[in-house]
Amino acid sequence: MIQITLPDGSVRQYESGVTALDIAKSISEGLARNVLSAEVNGEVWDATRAITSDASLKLLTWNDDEGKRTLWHSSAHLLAEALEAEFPGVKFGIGPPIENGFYYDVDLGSHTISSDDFTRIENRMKELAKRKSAYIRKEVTKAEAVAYFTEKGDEYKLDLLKDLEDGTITFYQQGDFTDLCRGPHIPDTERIKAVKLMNVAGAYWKGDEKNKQLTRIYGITFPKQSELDEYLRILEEAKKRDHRKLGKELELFTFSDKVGQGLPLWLPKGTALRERLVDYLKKAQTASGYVQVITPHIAHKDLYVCSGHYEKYGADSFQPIKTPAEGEEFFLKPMNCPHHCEIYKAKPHSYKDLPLRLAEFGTVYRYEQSGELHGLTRVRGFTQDDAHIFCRADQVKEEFVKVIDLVLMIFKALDFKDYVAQISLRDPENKAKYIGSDENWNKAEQSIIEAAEERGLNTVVELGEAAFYGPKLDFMVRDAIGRKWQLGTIQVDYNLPERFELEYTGADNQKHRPVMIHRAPFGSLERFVAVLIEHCAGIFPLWLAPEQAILLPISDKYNDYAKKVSQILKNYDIRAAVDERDERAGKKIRDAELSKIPFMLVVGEKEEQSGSVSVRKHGEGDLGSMSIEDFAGLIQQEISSAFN
RNA sequence: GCCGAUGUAGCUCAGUGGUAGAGCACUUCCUUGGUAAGGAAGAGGUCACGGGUUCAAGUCCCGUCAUUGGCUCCA
Repeated sequence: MIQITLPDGSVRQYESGVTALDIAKSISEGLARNVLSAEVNGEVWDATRAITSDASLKLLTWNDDEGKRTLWHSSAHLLAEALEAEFPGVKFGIGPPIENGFYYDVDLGSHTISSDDFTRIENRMKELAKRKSAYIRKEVTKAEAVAYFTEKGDEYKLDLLKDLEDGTITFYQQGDFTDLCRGPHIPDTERIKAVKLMNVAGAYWKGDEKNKQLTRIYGITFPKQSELDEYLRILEEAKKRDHRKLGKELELFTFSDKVGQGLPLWLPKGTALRERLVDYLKKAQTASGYVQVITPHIAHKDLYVCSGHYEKYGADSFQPIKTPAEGEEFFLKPMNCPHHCEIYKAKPHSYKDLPLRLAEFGTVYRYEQSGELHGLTRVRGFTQDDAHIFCRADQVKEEFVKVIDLVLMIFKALDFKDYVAQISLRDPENKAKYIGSDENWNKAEQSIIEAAEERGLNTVVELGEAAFYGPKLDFMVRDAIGRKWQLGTIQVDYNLPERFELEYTGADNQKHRPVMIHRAPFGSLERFVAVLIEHCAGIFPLWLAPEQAILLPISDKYNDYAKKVSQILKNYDIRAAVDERDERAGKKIRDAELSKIPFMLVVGEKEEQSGSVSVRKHGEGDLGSMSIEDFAGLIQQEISSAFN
């Protein structure tokens, strides 16, 4: 008999050789039907694999991320089985689960596949799934594995086998399909109830562009049809929220071929929105002890040679600007940090001056690869809400706490409720690749962890994800429909202070090197606005909306009254436009609703006589009439509630 | 940068070798209106750009540029 410890701490006795599925059955049939895989002593196993010694066990279902991954990994095998049936001779690369579903890289030889073939393949997958074929794990020797794939003629699997050690190789078989695979897999194909192939794309074998390009087929599966329906609904919703579409519809920004790709043009309404974000953050930063600076858009090559960026990125950047002087070169500013270092150096510093917090809404230019450009989220010219904090090592923690507070305040004002702080630390196995002393790194890493803890952040720690110049903390935010975005970032830097030989005089009258902290709560205004648009589906918080209200006169007889009201509202700092078009009220309301203007104020004879407005709220409808003062109060109240 | 798809009016799109279209937006006129589209007329195009095939090209072919789905990248 062996002892199995369940997550609740209870211990049960089973015969050696029992499987997770057997154990699930012994608890309840319903649980057994939902089990996809199992965590055995912390390692994910097939639910059908025999357990032969005492173990801790967690049954994994669709509600566990690892359970989902198991289903999707098995679905990739099911896709492969279907492809083999539809396209005999197809060769297979790799087929892993991903964040949403799975893919399989395949070589279809002379065949081409397009989304038109998807229905046929999906149907085949569903038909194969219904057969309830078990996923059977088989340990094989390397020689057997090589023999199998040599006979099958699958050079990609043979390539994979080269890197595997004998004794660790397993095959998985379901139905007629056998694959080289570490596993684990679900018990049988019948657990896959809903299948959807999403798209097809090219992908290089092993991600190397020198290798052959394979066809990557993306799909997703679910244990219930209703889950697939919900997933597709969210995808539709995401399309409706696409910031590129809304940016055009709401007249926020545009692009022009003549101006150049990746160079956004901010339209008046988008600019109004952006300026408001800037003002908001500027005020908050001033209150937190930042000072604003301004630096030019170009800088001498020597600056970037000193910072090291010239060596690293010079060849892949916008190329130098030449001057009439022989050999003189300037570069477009790709980041603000070196400039701020020079500002730091403009005068000597005492330990008493620190921290020095230099902030700049600095526009930078980076020559991103053309294929990377995407709406406002990836552009070639953008403005960072940048600041560099120069401080003593013993101040790092306190500064982190303050920046975290700043970021959290922004998240609150913009209604981002679901976020995780990702702390990226050194790879402890490979400390040599990082610059800076061991002591400083330890201190900084500890400071970040403590700061996050102090503010009660939900954190994940990633070892080896730190930049070579310092550890960092990034905020990963989930938007209103569950998608993840990386927004605010805080990074420690030991590199630039070294390269620029930054110093301060300590209490000991000795020269010391300050620590530099880069931080950008928005990241960049472009990217942040994009995420904000998608988060709120273009319905901005009232304080940010480019137009907060629009006056809708019933006929042109009341245009003058409408203009008068809009003036009065301006005195209350309320942004109100007037729709003076010769259109009926119904039409004006419809257009205002479509432009997502928060408040519509219908005015006609009644309102003019009583000095009131008839208020309609976007998405909610008629609120009845009220005095102009009451309406102003309503707006001010709604705005202040966003900040408390 | 690489592979695939796409590019027609300001916007959304139809047009598959034979005279360039629709809806919305815009302009003018009629209408003077009450909570999601009043009516009529008008204007608007080098069919991304450049080459080619053809009696004839928005349509077929090649190249370039841009957009886009991926890959790779992101100081």
